[in-house]
Amino acid sequence: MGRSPCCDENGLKKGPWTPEEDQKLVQYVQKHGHGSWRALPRLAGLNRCGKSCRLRWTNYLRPDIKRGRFSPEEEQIILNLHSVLGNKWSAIASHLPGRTDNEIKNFWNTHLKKRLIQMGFDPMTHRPRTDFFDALQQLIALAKLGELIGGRPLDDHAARLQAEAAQAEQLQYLQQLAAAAAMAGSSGTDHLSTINGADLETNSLLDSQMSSLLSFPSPTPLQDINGQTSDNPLLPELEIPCSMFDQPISSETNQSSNLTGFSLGDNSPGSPFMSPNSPLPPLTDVSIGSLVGGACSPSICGNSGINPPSFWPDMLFDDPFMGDFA
DNA sequence: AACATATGCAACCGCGGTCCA
DNA sequence: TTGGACCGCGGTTGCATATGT
Repeated sequence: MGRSPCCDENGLKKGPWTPEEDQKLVQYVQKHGHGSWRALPRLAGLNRCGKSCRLRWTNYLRPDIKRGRFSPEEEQIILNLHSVLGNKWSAIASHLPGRTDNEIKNFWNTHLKKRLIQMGFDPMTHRPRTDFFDALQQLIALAKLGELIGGRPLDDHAARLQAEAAQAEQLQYLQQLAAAAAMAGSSGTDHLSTINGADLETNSLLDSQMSSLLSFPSPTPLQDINGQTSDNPLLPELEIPCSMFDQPISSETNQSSNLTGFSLGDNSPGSPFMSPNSPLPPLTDVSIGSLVGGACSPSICGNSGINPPSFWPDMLFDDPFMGDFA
């Protein structure tokens, strides 16, 4: 069906509103209500289209509009609602009195979306991004394909790739925990530097992991955590910087944890930082909260969509090089 | 100090839904 | 039932300001 263009007719004014135009619009709406937006500009003596007037009123001039920075509580509400509703800005705005859909949309696009991406989350699904690991799985498949084509025995290397993919996913998981801790423990832009710092260090580790994966076939003997070579190799010990977190994680700072005491680099069973040849405990909200020094509340961690890497248990228990812990 | 680049946000655009003659 | 008029929504743009070099 036909629709007449709204604003490109009759040389109607576009662009920023002047204080005089604002005053005319406010005075008219306060006196008569807006009624028909189509007719309003003419009645109010404005050389604007009705759509522009409606937008100006609803997004800027309405008396009940709340301006200024979003509070941490409002941020959390937006994150939670967006994870359920998606880009339904008007629906989200209905839960935030005084905030407009346009304002929330802008805040999302300029702040929250970027922050989720930095934290390694998909901003649409609120789930950890999997593209990196998809690439690794493809690499593993290619390695196995290469073996088929070239008749070259690559089982060891393919297994190592798979193990290192798991280790890389552990890193991403830690990055998300660190970011969640920073987000829960501070507000505004303060935590961004913390997250960015974690990103830099973790991404460089991920990069080095990827470089190692790409340098196949491996010319060096595989070593276990004690530096010993083995036909049934364990992964080399991986140093995880404590500076990823607001405070160092150790058994001392984790006294309230329902896990056994652990520290970064701890390879004992029960430690979330152990090498992938050890079984993993299920991480609960409480343990995640403890993991990050108590800064991450169970509700926030739960709402942030943080989950332990999806393929940890299967991969760790099924892989022939990981031993049989079942 | 000057320029380049990044960021934030108000405003615009176009589409889909609803109302009503 | 049809189609024009209007409203509301989500995506995008463009400009002003902030920040970096």
